[in-house]
Amino acid sequence: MSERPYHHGNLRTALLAEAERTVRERGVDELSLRELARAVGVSHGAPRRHFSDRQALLDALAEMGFARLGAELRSAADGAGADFQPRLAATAAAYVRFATRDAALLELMFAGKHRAPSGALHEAAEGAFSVLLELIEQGQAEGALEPGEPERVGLVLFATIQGIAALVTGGIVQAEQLEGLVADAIAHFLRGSRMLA
Amino acid sequence: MSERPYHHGNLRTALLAEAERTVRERGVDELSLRELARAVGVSHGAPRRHFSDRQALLDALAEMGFARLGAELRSAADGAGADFQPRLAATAAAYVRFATRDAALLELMFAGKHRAPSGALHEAAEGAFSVLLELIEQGQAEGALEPGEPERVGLVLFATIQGIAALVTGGIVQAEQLEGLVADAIAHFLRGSRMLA
DNA sequence: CCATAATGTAGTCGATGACAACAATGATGT
DNA sequence: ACATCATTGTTGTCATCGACTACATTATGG
Repeated sequence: MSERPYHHGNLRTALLAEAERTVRERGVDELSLRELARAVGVSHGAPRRHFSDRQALLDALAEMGFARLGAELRSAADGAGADFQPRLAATAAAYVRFATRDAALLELMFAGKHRAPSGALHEAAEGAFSVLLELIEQGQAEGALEPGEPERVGLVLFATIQGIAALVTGGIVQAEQLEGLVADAIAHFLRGSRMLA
Repeated sequence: MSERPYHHGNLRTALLAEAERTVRERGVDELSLRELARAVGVSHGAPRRHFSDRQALLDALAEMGFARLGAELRSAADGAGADFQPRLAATAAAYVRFATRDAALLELMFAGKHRAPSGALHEAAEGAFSVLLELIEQGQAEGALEPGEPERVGLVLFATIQGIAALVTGGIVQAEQLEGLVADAIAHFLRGSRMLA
């Protein structure tokens, strides 16, 4: 039979994978270290060797989340050709897709109440945002967006997309309206961004 | 001495008040029914007479939150004169103020995972949003906003404000940038909203 | 003024996160 | 090879929590 060796081999990874699943399906609140340990077939004290804390596990999840988000955004942007507007649309769509599919995880990433300043987490977040910044820079280069610090220009757009996602996951608007709403927001944003001169 | 009568008199109210305080200062996760009971000077089983569930307490908190948010929004709007733009600015500022000051409470209100469809909660939410809808309608009447269903027109704006608040409470942007960011967003929104014809 | 509902209390149960003491395994240096 | 030591898991314990029950006290109104 499947003789489980005393050492699991990659408990940390297994725990994170199972945790991500649970968070997606049942939310962060339902995530229990002991249940996690059971699911992976290990004793209730084992996870402690890899995560000193429940919060540490959550932080690691958030970090993974940023990495995945960054990858998905970049993949969406790169798959949408070279022109600014389609790239923007595709990236926004990818963000919203992530935000609705992994709502609880996203909440975790933005939770702000992370343990230490945790350089790793911060770096992962930077990596994800860099995709957006590059996009903004392209828009500015093409004259579709007003000039200025990309961060400042992009923040409003990012906030809008994030807000729309929040409205959907909060049940304020139906999921069916999502696409249209995002399209509206982007169009709106571009109309308001065209340099006036 | 302060002879506590067997009956507290208004336990429900006291619990809610103390709970709101705790949520604001330490977050929803830290809210414990038992600790709440201790803080109010009552046995650990007492809260159950007023809230069948921890979630029921949270739902009640959310309902209170919507009521207060609605009141603050209306007060801000009414205090800003009759013209659309100042009213919009004041209302947005009030929203962001609430969202940053009571971030955990707002999260609770939007949590979506509320017990029953809970008519009371829904009504409270409607009441808060009605302030925003009226504002949009005024903007449309004055020609500052494109015509159409107020809900649809206002959703993007609301999402943006909500998103900005989320960025601040998530620590993505500093609190000092808040005001400027909101002003930017509103200006941006108005520029993009002017009827094209 | 009494019956009954409303409100609080006390005790218990199962689950959880954190912790400590101990056991098995893997790595390293000689 | 092999002894030593760091990793990684296990088992047991503790305080706390939410939910539930049986019981006590107070309020109400017929």
